Amino acid sequence: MDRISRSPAMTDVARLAGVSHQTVSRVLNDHPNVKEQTRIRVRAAIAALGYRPNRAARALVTGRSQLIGVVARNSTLYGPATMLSEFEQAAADAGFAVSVGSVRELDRSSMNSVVERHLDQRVAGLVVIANTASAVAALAEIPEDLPVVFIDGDPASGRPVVTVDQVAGARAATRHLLDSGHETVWHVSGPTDWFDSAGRIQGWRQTLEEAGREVPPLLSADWSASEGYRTGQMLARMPEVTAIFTANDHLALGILRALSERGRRVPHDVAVVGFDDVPEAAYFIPPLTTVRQAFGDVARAALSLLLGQLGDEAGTARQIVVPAHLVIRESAPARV
Amino acid sequence: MDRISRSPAMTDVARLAGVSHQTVSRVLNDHPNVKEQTRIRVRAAIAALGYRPNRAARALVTGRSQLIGVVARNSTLYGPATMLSEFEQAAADAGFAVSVGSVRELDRSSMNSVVERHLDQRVAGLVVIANTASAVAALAEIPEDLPVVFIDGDPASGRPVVTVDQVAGARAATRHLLDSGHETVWHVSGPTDWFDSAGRIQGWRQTLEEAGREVPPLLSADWSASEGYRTGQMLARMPEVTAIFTANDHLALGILRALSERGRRVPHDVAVVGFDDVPEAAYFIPPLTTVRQAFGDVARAALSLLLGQLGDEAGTARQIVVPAHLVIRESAPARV
DNA sequence: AAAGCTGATGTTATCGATAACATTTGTGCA
DNA sequence: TGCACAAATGTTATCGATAACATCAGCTTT
Repeated sequence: MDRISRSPAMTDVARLAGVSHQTVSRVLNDHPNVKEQTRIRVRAAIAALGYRPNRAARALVTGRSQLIGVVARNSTLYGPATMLSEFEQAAADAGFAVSVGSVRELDRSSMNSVVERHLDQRVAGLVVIANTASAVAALAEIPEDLPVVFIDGDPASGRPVVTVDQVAGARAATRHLLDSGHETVWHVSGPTDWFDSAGRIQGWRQTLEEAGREVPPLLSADWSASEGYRTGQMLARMPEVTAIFTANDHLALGILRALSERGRRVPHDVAVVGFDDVPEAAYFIPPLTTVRQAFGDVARAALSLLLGQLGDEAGTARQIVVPAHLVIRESAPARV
Repeated sequence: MDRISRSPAMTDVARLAGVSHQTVSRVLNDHPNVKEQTRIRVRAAIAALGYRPNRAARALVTGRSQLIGVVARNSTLYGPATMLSEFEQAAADAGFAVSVGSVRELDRSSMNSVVERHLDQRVAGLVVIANTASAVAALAEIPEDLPVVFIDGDPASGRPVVTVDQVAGARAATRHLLDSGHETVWHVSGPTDWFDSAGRIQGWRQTLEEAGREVPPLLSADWSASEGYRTGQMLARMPEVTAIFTANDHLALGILRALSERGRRVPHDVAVVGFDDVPEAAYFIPPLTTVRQAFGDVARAALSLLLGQLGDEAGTARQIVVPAHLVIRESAPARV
C-alpha cells in the first residue's frame, strides 16, 4: 500500500537486484570490490525504481553534508548577484548544493543569525562575501574548524581569501586618464570601510604619486547612483576637474547625469572612468570606460579554495587574486 | 576524548538536564505537556552546551526537510536577484533555508538537472521563477506531489502562481503618456515568449484601443540596453514617434542614448517610460519615469502560497497578483 | 594439501532525531 | 478514600544511509 507513495530506499533497490543494501551502497560510492555483473544489475534496479539516495540519511551517518553556505550582504548589487550565480553553477558541477543567506545589515547580530542558520544546516563550508572589516569582525563566531573562504575579505585575516586585484584595476584606470593628457585625476570612492574601496583608493593614489601629480582630496560615497549624482553636482562646478575615476559604474552614472545637467561634456570637458562593467555600461551617455572584474573566475577560485580545505589538503593556496582589466569606451577614450 | 570534538546531540542535553532525550525533543518542538520547570532546565542545558538540533536527523525521521529550492533562470537581472534576496529573508523568518539553482539556459535538460539537484536534497517545496512558457513546459518532470509555486508563470497552468500585475502596470504607463497629450505610444517589448512581456504588450494595446488610438507596430527586443540602443536608433529617425513605453529600464537606457545621439530631446521631443524601477533609474539622463514592481511582496506571497501547500490546507489561494505602480520622473513628466 | 590472501558479499551497529506506545505522577470528584 | 482521567515523562522502534566487521569462495604459496 504505502510502498507506492513512499519513495524507494536502498533496501528496495537491493531486493530488486537480489543483493544486500550494502552492495547497493558500494555501487553508489564506486567502491572497487564489486563484480561488474552485479554493478550492472544494481544500476538497472536503481534506474527501474527511479531511486534517489537520501541525502539526509547520508549526512547523518557520514557527518558531512554536500552543502555550501553563502553569506552575502546585498545580493542585489551586480557584483554579488553575479558571483552568487556563478558560484552556484560551479558548486553544482562539483556535486555541492548551495544555500544562500542574505543579510540586510552588517551588524554583528544579523551576521551571527545568518551564520547560525547555516550551522543549523550543517553546511560543509561557508563562503562569505565580506566587503568590510566590520563584516569580518562580526563573523568572529564562525567556529575555527569550519572551512571558510572569504571573497573580497581582508587578506591579513589568515583565512583563505579570493580578491579581485583592485589596486591594479585602479592603477590601470588612473594611468589611462593620465596618459590621455589629464593633469590629475579625481576619485569618488565607495564607502571607505570596504576593502574594495580601499584597494581602489590605493591604486589611484599610488599612480598619481608615482607620476608626481597632485593628489586631489578624496571624495567618498556609498555605491549608489544617487550619491554619485550629489557628488557630481559638486564636481561639475569645479572647472579644474577634467578627469574622474569612480569606484563603480552606478556612481559614474550619477556623475554623468550631474555633468550633463551642468552642461559639461563627457569626455570633451571631463573624462569619466567607472568600475565593474555592468552590462548596461556600454549604453550610458556616453558609453562608459570602466574596469571589468572577472566574477566568474572569483567564484571558481573561491570554490576551489573551499574544496581544498574540505579535502584537508594542507598545502593549498591561501589567497587567490583575480585580475581586473580596463575596458575603453567613449567616456574616456584612448586619446583626448 | 572525542566528546570534545563531536558536537553535542540531544542525549547530551538530556543527560545534563537529567531528563530523557524525548523530553528534550518535546521542549524543542514546543510540545504542551512539559512542566515549566523542566522546560527551563532543558533550555538551560541547551544553552550551556551550545546544542543545535541536527537537521539531517530530523529530516530523516520526519520525511520532510526545512529546505525550499528556488529555480531561477538568470539571477543576475535586477528582478530575479531582488526576488531571491527577499525570498530568502522571508523564508528564514519562517524557519526555512533556501537552496538556489540557477540555470543558464531554459532548455529541458538544464531545467531537469536543476530540478533533480533539488529533489536529491529532498526540498520540501520549489519556487520557480519561470518567465516563459517554454520554461514551464521544461518543468514537466516535477513530481505532481511536490509543492510548487511559480513566479511570473502561466496563470492557466493550474499550479499556484504569483504574478505582478503587468497589464495594469502597462496600462498606467500608456495612459500616462496619452494623458500627457501624445497621439499614440510606441512599445518596445521584451522577448515575446516571456509572460511579463505578454502582459505588458496586452496592457499597452488595450489602452490604445480603448482610447481609439492607432496601435503602432510592436517592436520587440531582449531585455538588454544593447538592443534598446539598436531599436532606439531606428525610432530616433522617425519624427512621428513622440512617446515610447519600454518593457524594462535597461531597454529604456539604450533608447535614451540612441535618442540623445540623434539629438532628440527627452522629454521635449520624445517621452520615455520604462518598467522595473531599478535603483539607478532616477539617475538616467533624464531621470526615468517607470513602473515599480513590489518584488518584496511577490517573494512573500510566493512563500505564503508554498507554506499553504506544505500545511496541506486545501483551501489556500491558487493565484496572487501583486500590483505595480507608476513612478513619474522627468523622462515623461506629468504634463508636456 | 593446509595455510594465507584477496575479492565479493552479507550482517550488524550506528548516526540523531521523532513517533508511538508505556509508565508514572498528579488532580478532581463521587 | 479511591477511582478515573489527564499531565508529565520515559522506552523502544524507526527513518535510510555508511562503517566496521564477518563470512565465504577461489587462488597462491610452500
